Amino acid sequence: MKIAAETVTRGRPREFDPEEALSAALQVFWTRGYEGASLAELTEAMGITKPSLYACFGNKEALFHKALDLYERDKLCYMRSAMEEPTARAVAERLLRGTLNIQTGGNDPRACLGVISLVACTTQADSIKTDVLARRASSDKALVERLERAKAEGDLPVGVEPAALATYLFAVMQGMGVQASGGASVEQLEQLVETTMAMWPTN
Amino acid sequence: MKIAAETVTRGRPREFDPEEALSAALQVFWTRGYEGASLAELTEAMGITKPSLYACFGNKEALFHKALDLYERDKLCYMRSAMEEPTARAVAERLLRGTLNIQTGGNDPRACLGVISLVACTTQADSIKTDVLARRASSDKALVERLERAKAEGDLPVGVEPAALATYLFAVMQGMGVQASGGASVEQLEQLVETTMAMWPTN
DNA sequence: CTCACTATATACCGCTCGGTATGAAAATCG
DNA sequence: CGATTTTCATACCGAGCGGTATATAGTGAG
Repeated sequence: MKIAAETVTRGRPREFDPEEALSAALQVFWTRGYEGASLAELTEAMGITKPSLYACFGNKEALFHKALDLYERDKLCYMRSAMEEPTARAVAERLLRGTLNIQTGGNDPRACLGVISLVACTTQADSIKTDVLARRASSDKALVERLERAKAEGDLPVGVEPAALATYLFAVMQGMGVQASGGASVEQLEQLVETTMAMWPTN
Repeated sequence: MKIAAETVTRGRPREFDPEEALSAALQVFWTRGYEGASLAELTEAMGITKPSLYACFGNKEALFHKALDLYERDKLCYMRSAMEEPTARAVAERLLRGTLNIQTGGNDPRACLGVISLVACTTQADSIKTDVLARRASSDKALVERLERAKAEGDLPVGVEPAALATYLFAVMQGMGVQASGGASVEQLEQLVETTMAMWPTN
């Protein structure tokens, strides 16, 4: 029950901000993928040495999970807020535009970190793949539930299955990430959003 | 001008079939990606030793390009034949079903080799990424031209841009690959094809 | 058979990887 | 002031990477 004891500083204080360092690590993982990001590149971007990294974050794998937390918290918050849109069509558009925003926010377009991790990690993908899949299953569940509500409200055509529509929407978002990784321009990605919305069923 | 001289066998003959070995290498690259496939795993799957690999195929990078050739020749032939369908809608459906077939053909669903290579290769992606992008640009060009013909024939609604529609279709196919990599079932992928076709504009 | 030539098998190379042992530096507590 | 505790900097570790040198084995030509 000694919670306040953690605030007492004893010994030499660390010279870096863990949140800033984690944010820098996230950028490296996002551009290189989990296996493609080397400890040398990570520590250089974070501005710390390897022992500091291991003392503060555990190891490379634990660092990645924490970076994934940060990514979900900072970059994927639009997913939750999109569910609050009044119509299914508005939900879809917010999802697509949110995806577009995070993919074109940096210097050059890149896919979602989850997509990169999922497709790229092959050798020791065990823990990473499981983590990413669990997070995505959670997002998928939320979208399906939102679309089921939409269907109950008569917001979707009768023939459309909410689960199938959710899978379709995620596929488009992930495909947009692949296009972004392949060097597609911002204009092309915006056009992709508009084309998808033009395809959306009108009830 | 001594072409026939190549048929003369001199020295010890090789004990393996290069095409079979290349096919085995393709499987490894397809599951592991370019950087994730190690020489040890490649040589074991190919049933040859490293010096034989280097003598026959050059190096790992050259082997990958040859494997990509084989992949395009064997697995992506449906792309060319899909263009011969009479209507744009039929072209799209053939493309989607062809993608579904190659992704669910093996033991477990996996994304297109091009997608894997594009998203995964980050460190020395130079030659590999360029190669994959060039091949994809060629496919994209063919599809755009086919859809332009469809538009000229009145086979598409007036508001639909062929280039945008092609980008959209590729995005869905690539998204399907990501879903496959993420452990989606064959039924889910089939449902994705049907949902996409249900979205297709009716003229 | 000998020679020229090519493929095989083994051992090895330099390098980078993720991770760590060690010792010095910097802070608080008594 | 020591004593203690924690962080930082450097050098290092074993393992695996892509790639190769070397020597041996198997073939056709003369």
